Amino acid sequence: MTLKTLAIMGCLEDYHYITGSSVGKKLGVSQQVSSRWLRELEEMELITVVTGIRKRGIIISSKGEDALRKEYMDYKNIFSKENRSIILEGGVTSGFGEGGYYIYIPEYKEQIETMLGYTPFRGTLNIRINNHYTEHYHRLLSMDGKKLSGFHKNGRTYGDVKIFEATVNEDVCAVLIPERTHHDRILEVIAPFEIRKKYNLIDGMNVKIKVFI
Amino acid sequence: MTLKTLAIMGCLEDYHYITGSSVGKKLGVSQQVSSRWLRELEEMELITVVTGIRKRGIIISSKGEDALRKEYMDYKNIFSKENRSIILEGGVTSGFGEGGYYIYIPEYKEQIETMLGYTPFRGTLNIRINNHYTEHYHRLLSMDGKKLSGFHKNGRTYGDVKIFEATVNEDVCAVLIPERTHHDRILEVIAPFEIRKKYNLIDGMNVKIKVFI
DNA sequence: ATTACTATATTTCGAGTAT
DNA sequence: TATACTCGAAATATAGTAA
Repeated sequence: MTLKTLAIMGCLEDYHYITGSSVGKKLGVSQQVSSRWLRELEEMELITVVTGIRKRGIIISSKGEDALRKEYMDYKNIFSKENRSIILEGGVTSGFGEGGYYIYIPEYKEQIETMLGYTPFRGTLNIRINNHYTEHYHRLLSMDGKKLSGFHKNGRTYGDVKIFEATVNEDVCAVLIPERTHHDRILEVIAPFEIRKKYNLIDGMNVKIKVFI
Repeated sequence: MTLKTLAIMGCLEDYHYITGSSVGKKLGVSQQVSSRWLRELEEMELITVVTGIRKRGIIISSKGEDALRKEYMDYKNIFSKENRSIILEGGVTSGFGEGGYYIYIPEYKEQIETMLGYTPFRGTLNIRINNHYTEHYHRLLSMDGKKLSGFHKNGRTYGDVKIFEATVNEDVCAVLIPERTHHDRILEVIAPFEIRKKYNLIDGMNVKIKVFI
């Protein structure tokens, strides 16, 4: 609520000099409370504060913008239910994304096989989402999908992972999204075949994925 | 928050039979609390509840839908206002940045004139982006803009250059960003007039640029 | 199985006030 | 003038449990 108010006041675009009591007035709380809320937003790294002599310059960080955008996407999804799929486009990229190892871990792999009804090829295709599809990507992040349940093993925690059925060039595949992703705009795609080989993909080539939601 | 969750669960379209604990689980609170919240929503006439034997059928009222839509519009305004420009601030600096020579090269100059509709002053203003605006700078780097096409000449390769329309103190100008920049945080600004002279700028003085994306 | 009351625990608020 | 601390008051959450 506070963050949204700051955004409406223009803190997404640029630094704004804002006092605790002015935000408090807008939010209907006291100066003490709104000052504390601002401090908490700063501790959560949702805003960046530049301390001046008498005023504080406040700007919403990219993490804060993500949080707002997530909220925005929730509402957008609510009011546009008709779209059953989200299309994403991006360039093939090498190396593991944050979660490229899922299909190597038996506990995940079994769940994947049960959900999708096939054994995925042992390797994921990583796609760096194009700028034009950023909004689609964020919309996808905000969707509820089927979920691979997390677990503990060898003292490590493996979190929940969302899984969406999808297609590449009409071929069935699936997209994996860790619940607590860093939003690094890398999409992990798995399929019952080796996508890279079937379409002779090399790094940088563009691929379109249609994700069913 | 509760109302939004109900909407996501589908209560906008039709009655859904929902228990306090299922909503509580989604919201991360106890059954007692979410049951109370549902009651409060009903008292506020934001939802309509049909009491059954074991479950309650819940649908969001038109008053509730209005409330959600108002929230949606807040976010929509935030992002449709914000997404059109990026503000950058930095100190005027002398010497050529990596690409300060563009407007001296006829092949680029012609394209610039066609795209902007004016003849730029023969000289660029270089701005060293302040630390506080690093994030904005990187955001700009990642944007797709209009593009000056690269070419070959005298055995040399001249790369693509992105160009963005912008303003300095409400005066029209433009920002040039080579596709393969070293990201040295120097912004190259051109305008139909001599910016330095018009604003009596000397090295180190701060300038704010509003870039349209 | 679900709702909701009661008692208790926890969190949050804001006036007063120092910095 | 603005921020932020202290502390009693008020609001809110949860466990246990009755309906």
